[in-house]
Amino acid sequence: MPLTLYNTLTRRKEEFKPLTEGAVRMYVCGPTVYGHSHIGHAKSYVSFDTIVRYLRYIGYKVTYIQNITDVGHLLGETNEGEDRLIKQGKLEQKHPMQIAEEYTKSYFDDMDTLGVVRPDISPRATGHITEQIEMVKTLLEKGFAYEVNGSVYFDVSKDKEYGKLSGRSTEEVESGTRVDVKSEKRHPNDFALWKKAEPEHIMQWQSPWGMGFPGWHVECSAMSMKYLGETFDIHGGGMDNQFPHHECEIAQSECATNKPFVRYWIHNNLVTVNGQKMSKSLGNTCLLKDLSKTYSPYVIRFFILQSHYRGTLDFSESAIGGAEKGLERLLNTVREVKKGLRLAVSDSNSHKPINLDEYRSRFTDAMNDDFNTPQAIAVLFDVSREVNGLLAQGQVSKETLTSVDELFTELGGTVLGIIPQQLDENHSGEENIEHQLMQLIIDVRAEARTQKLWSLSDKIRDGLQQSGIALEDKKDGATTWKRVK
RNA sequence: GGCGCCGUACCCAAGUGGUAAGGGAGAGGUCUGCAAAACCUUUAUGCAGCGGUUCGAAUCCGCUCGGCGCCUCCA
Repeated sequence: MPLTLYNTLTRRKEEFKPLTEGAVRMYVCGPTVYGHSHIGHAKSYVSFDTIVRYLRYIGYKVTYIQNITDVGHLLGETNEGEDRLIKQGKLEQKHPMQIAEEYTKSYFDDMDTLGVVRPDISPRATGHITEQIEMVKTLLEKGFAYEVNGSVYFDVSKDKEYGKLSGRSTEEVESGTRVDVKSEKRHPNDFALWKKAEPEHIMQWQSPWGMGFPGWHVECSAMSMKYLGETFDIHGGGMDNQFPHHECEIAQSECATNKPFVRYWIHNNLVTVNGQKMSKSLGNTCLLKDLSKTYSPYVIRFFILQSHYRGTLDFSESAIGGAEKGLERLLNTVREVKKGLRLAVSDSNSHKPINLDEYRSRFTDAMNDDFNTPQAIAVLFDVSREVNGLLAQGQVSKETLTSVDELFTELGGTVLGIIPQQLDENHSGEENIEHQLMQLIIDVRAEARTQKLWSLSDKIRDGLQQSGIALEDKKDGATTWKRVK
């Protein structure tokens, strides 16, 4: 099955064919850095990260660009709204650039924790003012924009195709838009390319139209085309950005170049919390820094990838708790496989083979079908069940274990990022003091058990449980330990 | 008001024309001093409801009910 993906532009699943054979040029709208990242950011960027990882896994050379918005993203009505970073700066009594710096770092910290592979380029809007001005000049020259009192607006009426992404006609948009009587725009749906800055506005640059700052939409067009060319393969972002942000990007880009802007538009759906939309105004945002106090980043990733990127993800304690147990089940198998690899002395004569190629192809079929990660994960659980069964019967050879380990590392680790490279094993780092102490405790308890001092051995086990360490007595008499929450 | 999405077991969640994946929770069993883990068995004659198309529908069409999103800041 060839790779197919749902293209918002055509509202269909389409076979993916990049412009250049073997290479993919991809752009995803990054965060506006004025606050810490929340579970919604995680869903978005983990989803796109998994897409990038998978594209690379199947052999594409991917150039992945994700911007950092540090200027021009206004609150509320485009004309009156305050710049988010300036507002946050006033709140924290810091320069907007300091806000940008701090929250950019915070964003990357959170994403690194989640195992999100860094984009190849993370361009900042403030670092590309020249490119944005050039684009606005082009649009003015071609007659798609007009200047009013030091600000430049895109003239939506000049673009016949405006609305093709979100499926709205300009009339429809107009009827639903609050009309600002004081607006200097010719039409309510025209949008700002360049805004005149009042003298007290901290973020402003010299332009042909006087001191000002770029509109929010223009940064993505200018920066994506600078690094990926006038037409590129994939543009992604959250569904909430489909309109107006992406619609405006298409309009200004295609009018400026007279070429198709993007071939495949991918939009990921949003996170709800207990069935309700998560938003700043409702105050139910769930910050990653808080969430990761309770859950491992792998659990968060697993939780996200267990639902499809185009579906909403409902966050609740019970849902992520269930995910935590599910992932633990998968990781248990991986641990057992690694342990079996270390202990297996020679190949058993009675071992049963596993058809790993079939699992592999089921996995890629799932991923090729619009990145169906829930189904891909289900395949890993199927592998897990079969392997567990064979391990329990001792019917698995070292070669098979090696292949199974590779499969988990590749599909669960490299592609999905839900299986850690270094599993927390009691055999790793045998030189460290923690391991030595644990071994001592286990030995003492074993002695107690030999003497059938059950209350003493249970006291040790219960005590360790309280401290977040679980003991498991295996059939062969050995006792293993692992951390639990 | 306009545009769009969704409704699958106790919960989460795939499947979009060929007879219901996977995970959690529950029940029974194997193993164990007891646990835990693991394994086996089990839990939707049915996919919001009602009609229609079809040899055949959760899947396509129509209507009804219910939930949600965008249009205004958000990934």
